[in-house]
Amino acid sequence: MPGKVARVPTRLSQLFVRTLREDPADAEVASHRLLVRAGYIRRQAPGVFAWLPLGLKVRRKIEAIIREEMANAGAQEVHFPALLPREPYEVTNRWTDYGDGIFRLKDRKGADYLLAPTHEEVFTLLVKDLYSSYKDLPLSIYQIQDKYRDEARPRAGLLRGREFTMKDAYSFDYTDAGLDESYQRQRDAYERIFARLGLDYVIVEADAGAMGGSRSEEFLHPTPVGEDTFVRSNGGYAANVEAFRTIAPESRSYEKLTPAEVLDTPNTPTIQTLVDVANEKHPRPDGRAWTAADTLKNIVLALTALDGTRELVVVGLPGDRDVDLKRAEVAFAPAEVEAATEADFQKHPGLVKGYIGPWTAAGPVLGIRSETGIRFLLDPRVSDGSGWITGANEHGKHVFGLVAGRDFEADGVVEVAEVLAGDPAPDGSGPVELARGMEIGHVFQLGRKYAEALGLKVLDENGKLVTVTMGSYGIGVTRILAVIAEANNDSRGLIWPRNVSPFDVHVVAATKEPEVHAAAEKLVAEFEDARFDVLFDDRPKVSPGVKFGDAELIGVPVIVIVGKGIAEGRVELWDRRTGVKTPVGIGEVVDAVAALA
RNA sequence: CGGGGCGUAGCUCAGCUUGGUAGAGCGCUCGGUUUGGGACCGAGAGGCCGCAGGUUCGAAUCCUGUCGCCCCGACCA
Repeated sequence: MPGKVARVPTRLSQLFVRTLREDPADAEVASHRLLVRAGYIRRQAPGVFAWLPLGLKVRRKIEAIIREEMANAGAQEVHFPALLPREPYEVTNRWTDYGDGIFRLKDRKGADYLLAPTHEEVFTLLVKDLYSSYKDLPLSIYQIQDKYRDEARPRAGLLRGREFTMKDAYSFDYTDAGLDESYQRQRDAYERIFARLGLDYVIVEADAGAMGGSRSEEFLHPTPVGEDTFVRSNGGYAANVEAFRTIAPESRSYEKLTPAEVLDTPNTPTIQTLVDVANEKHPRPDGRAWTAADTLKNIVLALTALDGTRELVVVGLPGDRDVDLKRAEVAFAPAEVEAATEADFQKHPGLVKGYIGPWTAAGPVLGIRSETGIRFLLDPRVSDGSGWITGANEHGKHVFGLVAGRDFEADGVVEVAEVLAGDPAPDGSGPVELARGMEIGHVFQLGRKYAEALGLKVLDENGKLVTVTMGSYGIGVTRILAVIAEANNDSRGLIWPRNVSPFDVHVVAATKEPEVHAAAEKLVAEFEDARFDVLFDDRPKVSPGVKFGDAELIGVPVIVIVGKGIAEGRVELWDRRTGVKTPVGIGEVVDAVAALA
C-alpha cells in the first residue's frame, strides 16, 4: 500500500486573495461583480483579466471535465501558439475579413502577426503537414487556448472579454458520413459536459453563414444577460433568430382581384398614421379594419461590401414588422448593413421617404429593371397573389390593393424581418416563443472550405486525391465559468455547483478559543486524509461575522463550522445553497460530507 | 462608431455649484479591549485630485484640449 500523500490544506490566512466588502464600481452583472469581489479575478485591461488562485482552481475544474469528455469523444489534445503569422489567414481571406476584430502586431522586421481569434487555419495546415492518407482519418484534435478578439465593446466581465479561453476542436474526415459521425461525437460530448457542469442549455440551429458549412448548432444557456435571441416551439424546434426561416404562404390566384388604386393619404409617413388614415378615409369594402399587417413597408438599407462599395437595397416586408439588423447582416453577409442615411436619399430623388413603393402607373420604381435600378427584395410573406397597401412614390399618396406578382415583381426574397412570438416554426411544430441566451458552445460542420483553401487532401482507397472535410467545435471555458457564476449566486455571494467548486469543503474555525482551533485543525486533517480538497479559514483574529461573510461570498457549497458546539463534540454542517445549518457530531462530519457527494 | 455617465487614498465615495492648498467609511500597521453574523478605543501609514495647457495672487474646484474607464446601442463566441 502506498503511503498517504502528504497534502496541505489551503489556509485562508495564507491564500492569495482579498475579498472586497463592496461591489466594484465597474462591474454590473452578477458574475463579474461577485468574481471580482470574492477574489477570483482582477481586471487588467478592458476585457482582460488576471486569474487569482481561486479563479484558477475553478477554471481547472471546468477544463478537467472538458478534457475528460474530449478523451471520451476520441479527441487528442494539442496546443498551438496564440501568436501566429499572417500567412495562413491570408490564404483564407480572414486576415482582411476579420477587419478590426483581431489584434494585429508586427515583429521587429515588420512582418505581420496576429493574436489568434480562432485556429482553423493552423490546425488544417498541421494535419496537412503530417497526414496524407485516408488511413490516418478520422482525426479529432483540440486545444484549450486563449483567444483574442478586439471587441468593439468588451462587457460584463468574463462574459465578453477580449482575451478568453476556449476549447476548440477540429475534426478531419474524408467522407461526408465521416464528418456527420465526428460532428455527432462532439455534439454528444458537449451534452455530457454541460450536464456535468449543471448548466441549462438549449441546442439551437445556427446560421451556417458565409462559411458555407452544412450544419451548425449553438448551445445556448437561457439567461436574460444573453446576447443571442433564439426561438423555440413546443414541438421541439429551436433556432437562433438569425437562422430562423419563414414559411412562405402559398401563391394565390389573382384573377378575381380588383385593380390597384392610388388614394390620398395625407400626412402618413409612418405605418401607424397610414393605418389610421386608411381606416378613416378608405375603409375596406367588407368592413374589416385595416391593420399594419395589410401594409407593405419598404425599408431602404445601405450595404457596404468588403471592398468598401456601397449599395442601396429596398426590402419590402409586412408593416407590422421591423427589420432585424442581425438577420439582415446574415442575409447580406459579408456586407455590412445599416439603415440608409439622409445622404443616401438625396442621391436617389426617386425614393420619396415615407411613401416608397415598387409601383407607379408609369412603371416600376424598384427592382433592377426599374428606373431607380435599386435592388428590391421581399419578405417571404409577400407571396404571389397577396394584396397590399403601399407607398405610391408620391407625398401623401398610397396605392391600395397592389398585388404581388401581378402589379410588381421583386429581385428576390430576403429574410430580414424580425421574428415575433407566435410565428409558426418552419418545421410545422407550432408557434414559437422568443428567449435570450448566452452562447456557450458551437458545433459546426465546416465542410471543405478550409481544406480546399489550404490544400488539405488525402489519398482515398482508390488512390484518388480527395479534399478533407472538417468540423469545428468550440466551447468557451472562461465564459462558461462566468455563466455558471451567473446562474449560481444569491445576494450574499457565489454558490458553486460541487463539480466546479474551488474546494470540496470550507472549514471555518468560528471562535478564537484554542480548543476550537485545535479541533478544526484535526478535522481538516481528517478531510485531507479522506481526499477532500479543503479550504480552511484559520485566521486567528478575524471575527466570526467576517468569516461567515467570506464563506458565503467565496461560495464553496459545503461549509463546516467548528465553534462553540465543540465542547459537546458537535460542529455544524452548513449548506451554502439552502442556508440550512445542521448540527453533526465531529466524528461523523467527514462521512456526512462524503455522503453529500 | 452613436448616446449617456465617471476619473479624488488599496476599495466605495464626499468635496467642485460659491477657487484659499485634501476628506469620510471600509481595508492596512501598532497597542489595548472584544469574540457565533461584517466589534470597539487610541495611535499611525497611505493621494502629482487621470494628463496637458490656460485664467488667477492662489485651481481638485473655473476654461480649453487630451487620455482613460463604465453603461446603453451598433458589432460580436
